[in-house]
Amino acid sequence: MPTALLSRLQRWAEFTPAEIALVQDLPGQTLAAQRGDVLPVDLRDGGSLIMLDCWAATFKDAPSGRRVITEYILPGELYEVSRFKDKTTNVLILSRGQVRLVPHSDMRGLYASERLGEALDWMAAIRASISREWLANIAARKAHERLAHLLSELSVRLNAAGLLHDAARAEMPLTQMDLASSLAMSNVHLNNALQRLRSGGIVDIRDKHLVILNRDHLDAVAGFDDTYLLQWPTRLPDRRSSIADRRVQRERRRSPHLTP
Amino acid sequence: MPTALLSRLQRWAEFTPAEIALVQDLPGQTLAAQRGDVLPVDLRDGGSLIMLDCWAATFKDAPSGRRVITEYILPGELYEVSRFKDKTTNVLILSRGQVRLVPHSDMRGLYASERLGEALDWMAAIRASISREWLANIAARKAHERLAHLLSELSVRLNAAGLLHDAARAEMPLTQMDLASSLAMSNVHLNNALQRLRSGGIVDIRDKHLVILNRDHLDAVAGFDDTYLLQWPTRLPDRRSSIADRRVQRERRRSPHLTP
DNA sequence: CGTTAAGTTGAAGGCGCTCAACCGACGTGG
DNA sequence: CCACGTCGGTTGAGCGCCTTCAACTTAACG
Repeated sequence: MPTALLSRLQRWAEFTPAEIALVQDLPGQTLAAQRGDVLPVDLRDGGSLIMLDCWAATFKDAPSGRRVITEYILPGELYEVSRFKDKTTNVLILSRGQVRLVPHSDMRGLYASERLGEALDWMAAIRASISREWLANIAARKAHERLAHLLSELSVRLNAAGLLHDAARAEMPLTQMDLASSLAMSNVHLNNALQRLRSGGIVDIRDKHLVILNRDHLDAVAGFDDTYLLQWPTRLPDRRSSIADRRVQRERRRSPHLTP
Repeated sequence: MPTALLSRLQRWAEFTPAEIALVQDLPGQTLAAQRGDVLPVDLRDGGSLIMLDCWAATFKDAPSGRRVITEYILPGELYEVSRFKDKTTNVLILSRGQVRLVPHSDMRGLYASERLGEALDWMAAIRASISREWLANIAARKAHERLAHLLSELSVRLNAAGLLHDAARAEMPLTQMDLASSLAMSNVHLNNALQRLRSGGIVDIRDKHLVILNRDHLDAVAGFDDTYLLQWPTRLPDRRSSIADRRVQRERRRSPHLTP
């Protein structure tokens, strides 16, 4: 069932049927969720959320009352809840769908396969890296550039989950307020920034869909360099070029960016 | 030698002499570093940096040319380098001192002790939580509030390392430009924000020292709630109140904060 | 069909940025 | 010893990005 997760993992390596079965038969409970739900993640000793087919976000409520989104969790992605859970951060469901809760003890089973373990560690490293990039994004870019950068990132992540069609469009349930909350700006100004990208023929968001009209231009405005997404993980050199379709992504890597 | 690290770990639990020896006899090489050094962290399979007595920061250089500090690493703290290192983030040394490099394989030795392993996982969870809080800090607060929040945080972390004297002063080698780079504002405006806190009799920074003049007021301005620092980790209840001096910190926990 | 959520647009005002000049401390080399 | 350069800090002025407030439209939904 978790085809999106498999799609992501298989960017790391080809897996044997046994390994694939390990992932698909993962114990745990499946939760039917809908937009607005706040997960009372009750995995006492920690565990993982696997987004089967819906979007979520982690958020914090600042004392000012402003809600800040610190992370998006996309279909096919995995969110690890530490056993030392930070009570000031919670998970908000952003679209109708299913989430799987897997206790930490059960996740260990996957590490029986070294390659699966690597793939999971790799995905965790990506999450941490994205978090740092968001900080830099907010700190260093102007509003419309921030938006462009986020959309570039999302398109890469969606593509990795097999959810980007024609390299240009994907379902995206985020509202403008969601986007504003994750980009440290007001919803009004986010709208301005979006208008700017729209009128430049760069992207559009309508009907709960993201449409990329001109990727080169988008990456240029964003100053986007996907290195931080670790799409080319540092692996043992001998395995590096073993899978053909990675080369395609390699080309897209060298994106132009704004000059200092 | 790593007394600051021990000081931090012992906030988690009392350790046996054998466990303490494990930490002190950790293999690895010690590096003499000075301000401005950029660590070519060459731990191929990942590993940890232990800041023995100096400060460091992780940073990213944005395409705009602006340098963004994404994290501070204080004396006694531990920075884990994933084997999937994000090449866009580097470590900058901020003061003269010593850093210890411990390969990942050697760190595993510490996990032989369950309690030590817990303490290390706990410190890693704190790091991740701080990273989220920084995002919220930048996104939701005004300049002088951001600064106040950062200084509150640093004082708690310094205290945990045994480096805060009289609950009010500590050595702090950060320049105003460092602070500005970590708070997403210009150095000019950071100076304004600092003046404001100074003239309010709240904090002062001079002579490479942080001086907290009025902690209650500082926390109030910052809207600071140290929950995210996990100073009271969710542990098995039976161990919770086993160590007396934790109670002291318990009191400081309930800090006032700005009303919405 | 009424109500709520999301999106859009306009206007006013302020927070924070850039540019620029100046000062003081410090270290180096003549 | 002094001259000089550099770095960090401080202050002022002007401008512009972004925020808040507000009104209105459109879509979604019971």
